[in-house]
Amino acid sequence: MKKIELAKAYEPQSVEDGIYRDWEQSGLFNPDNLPGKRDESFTVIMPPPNATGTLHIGHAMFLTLEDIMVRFARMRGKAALWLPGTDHASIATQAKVEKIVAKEEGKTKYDYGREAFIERIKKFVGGSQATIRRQVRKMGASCDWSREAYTLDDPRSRAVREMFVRMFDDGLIYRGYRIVNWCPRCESTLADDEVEYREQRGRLYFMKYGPFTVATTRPETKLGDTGVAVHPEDARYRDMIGTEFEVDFGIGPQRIRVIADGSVDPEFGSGVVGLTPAHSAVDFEMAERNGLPIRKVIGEDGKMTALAGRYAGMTVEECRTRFVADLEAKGLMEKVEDLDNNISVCYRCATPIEPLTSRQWFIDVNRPIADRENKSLKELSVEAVRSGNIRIVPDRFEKVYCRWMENLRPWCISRQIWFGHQVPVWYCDDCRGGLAADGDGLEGVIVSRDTPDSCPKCGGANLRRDTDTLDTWFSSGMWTFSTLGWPDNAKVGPDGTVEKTGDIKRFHPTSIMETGYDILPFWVARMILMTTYALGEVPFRNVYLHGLVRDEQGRKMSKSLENIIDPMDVAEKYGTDAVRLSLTIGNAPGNDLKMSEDKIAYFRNFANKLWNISRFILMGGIPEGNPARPEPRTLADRWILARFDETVRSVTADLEGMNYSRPGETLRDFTWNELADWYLEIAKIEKAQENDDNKQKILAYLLSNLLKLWHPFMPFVTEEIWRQAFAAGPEDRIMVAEWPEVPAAAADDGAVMDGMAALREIIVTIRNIRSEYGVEAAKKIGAVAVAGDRIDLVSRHAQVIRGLARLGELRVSAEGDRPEGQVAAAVVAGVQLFVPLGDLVDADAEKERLNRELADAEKYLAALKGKLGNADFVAKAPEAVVAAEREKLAAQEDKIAKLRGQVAGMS
RNA sequence: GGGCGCUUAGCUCAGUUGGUUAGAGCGUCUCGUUUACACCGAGAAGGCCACAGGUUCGAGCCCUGUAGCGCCCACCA
Repeated sequence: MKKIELAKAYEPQSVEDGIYRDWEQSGLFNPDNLPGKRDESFTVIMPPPNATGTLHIGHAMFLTLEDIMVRFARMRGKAALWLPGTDHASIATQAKVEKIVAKEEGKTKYDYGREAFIERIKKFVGGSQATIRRQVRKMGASCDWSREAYTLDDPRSRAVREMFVRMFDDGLIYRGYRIVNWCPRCESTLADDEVEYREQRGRLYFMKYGPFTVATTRPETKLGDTGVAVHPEDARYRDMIGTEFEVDFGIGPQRIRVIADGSVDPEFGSGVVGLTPAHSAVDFEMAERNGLPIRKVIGEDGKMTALAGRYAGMTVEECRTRFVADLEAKGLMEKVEDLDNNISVCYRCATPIEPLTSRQWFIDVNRPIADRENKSLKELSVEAVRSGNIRIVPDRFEKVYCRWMENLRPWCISRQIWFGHQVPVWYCDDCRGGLAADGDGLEGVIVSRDTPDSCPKCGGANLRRDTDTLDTWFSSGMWTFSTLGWPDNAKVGPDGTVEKTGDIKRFHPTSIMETGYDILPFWVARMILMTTYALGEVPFRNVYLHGLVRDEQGRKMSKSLENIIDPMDVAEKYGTDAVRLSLTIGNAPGNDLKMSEDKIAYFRNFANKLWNISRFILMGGIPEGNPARPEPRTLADRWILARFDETVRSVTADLEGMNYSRPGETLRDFTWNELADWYLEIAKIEKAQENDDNKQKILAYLLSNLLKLWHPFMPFVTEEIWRQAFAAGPEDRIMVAEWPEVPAAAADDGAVMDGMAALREIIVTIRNIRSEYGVEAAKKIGAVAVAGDRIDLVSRHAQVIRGLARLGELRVSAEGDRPEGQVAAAVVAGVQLFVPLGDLVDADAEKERLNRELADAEKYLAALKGKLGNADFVAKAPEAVVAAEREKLAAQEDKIAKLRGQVAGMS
């Protein structure tokens, strides 16, 4: 036996960094270096944090959850890979640097110029990445840094170009003139889901409009109208459907066709909608269906175009003011009403979105793909989830996903942002004479993996590269496989099948994608779409969605509310393990989590409790080497081992089922409420009665394996205790220890549980009596137990009862041994307890207390009798349930009889 | 407008196919330095499980409806 003395309290600050360094240097984060065969792989690709600065508590949460998954898999003998990385997040990062440059240098991106500004962004990103790497390490994340990736590094850029070319060749990427969301501040398009809506007090203008009156919130767009829509059943206008007329808003005549559409609400406004195909998504679609021409009056610069005649060159706001005034002057404005409505704004800079038609690159989500059984991207993506090939947790998000996917419109992938993957597209000036303003078709367009020297068609050398960059989600959509060596590790055969090699073969599809429910459509959906296309398989088997971290009152954390909890601050203050537990326990998938510093402090206390449990056990001495499973000797031994086994089974099953909160609770309850509060206290007494090391062997076994169970949750404190106590040498780390295996539940476990429960009840009851009569804690009193059938149990554990209930003497008899004088009495688990307390006991009060208990027991008895007297219950309920009720009835009758005896003895 | 979720102790939440007298942590109150731990220990109080019906021998759990709260999607020109 070796005795070890741990420090009096756990000090995370002094050990965490060193432990992480050791883990990292061991190379064991890389599955290639793990010992053993490891046939089965387990892969998590880290959702790459945006390289826009620092990590927040939400990142700390996902790092914790993913680390639990990976550490568990690693300990269970799997080739566990957790691949880290960062995202260039084009719009977000560029916007951030624009802000910094404006504030610190008073410059705009134009002052820099495109090349120099991109360099400036790269510098900023480099700093962010360094910070992020440091922070990820601080959280204890056991990710494989040797495989770290960045969505904009060279391998990923190659993959993106490859994907673009392949999709273009398959006709899935096309160039089209369609309506897009345009952010005038970012000077770029946005995807539909990058648009947010804000409530706004607006106005509804009723203007004279040829033969109609049209209501609009944006009068200036009427300059771009080419039609009006009415409800097909609207009697007022039915006869006019299909007719054309001209209006003149002061810029010359506009030809307007009347069309019918069921979506028009006859009750709203005048029941006539002016159609502006170029500046409203809904109108655009109606125009497409009815062949209306497009008339673009607002340009990408946010100013009115030449088609707006005298208003050309004005900003939208100026134009509105002038136009409204002009209409009023001409008596064409009927009335103006107040109206609350939603306006769309950019999700990055909150600038109002200007919908407009533009020539952009799109992904066609509806086009059948020959190599994929003629299914479209949309169909493939829906099928991946519907078929069960991907499981989403919690499952209610499957519906959200499917609905979103089914309603997907053409995905606009080109952005006019500078920072990002430039589209691999060149235009040949010789073939086409350059890219005509709004020309159609693809003449003169070259799509290529590498930079072409000359035009493949005409040999001309006057090539210009398209300046557009790709939607940031295009590259992050490829994240699960671009990080594993795509395209080199996935050769496509002539029939479209994919032959996987290297890391893709070994680690793809990945096991779990753990991410926030808020980016289910943004990201998860895109990954499924891109992966089913590129690899013909799903990107991941499971999606685990976490919620948002909120403050104590359930509010979002924000700078303005000053309620931000910085994960680095609290990790430093309370220890990383405490922060991790506070983010795990009580955290249900798909639900938001309320966080507070008090909660973290509570888990700091718990880490210290575990430390002190270890300290106590190790002080008593542990056997050399890995503690084997010892033979239980006493009831308590049997009980704690059975409880431990059950804990192992339950924690293992939960972790396998992607439940991370409950195993934390299970472990905390076992560690604190059973091991520390009961078994350790009993062990102190029983150890003195045994003349060998059996107790310490049991304790060592329990501790070493309990540390393993805790390790995925609290990697640092468990590794530190392991290192000081159980490690065979510096290379022996709990991180790669084998996950505990325990025998199945034994047949006599029930009896063990029952005996232990009785023992605990007896002790608690005596403690209760002491407390009730205000007996000083230090004072040893005597007690008598009339134990009946329990005589064996009670007499064998007399020492334990005396110790834990602080009794001087405990007299045990089978029956009829009531002490003289004033006694407090109780019946528990079939045992009568008498505690002679002399003058402390008021006989009347005691009698009343017993009578109250008697009344409760009788009430319960009546309920049981009622239940068992119900013929339907006895006939229809399962036998075991009925038998259990009968047992309860018998126990209750016994208790009542004994209580009556005690009451009688009082007088 | 459409969809989803929630409502259990003062607070945060468990409660897995319906079956002990509904649990835990925090907080509150009482007592306590028993040599692992005051970042601790012992004990206590505290709940018509939102409401109303229904199914069932039996409902916190299943079904229907109502109310309140929250979220997502669509979006009215």
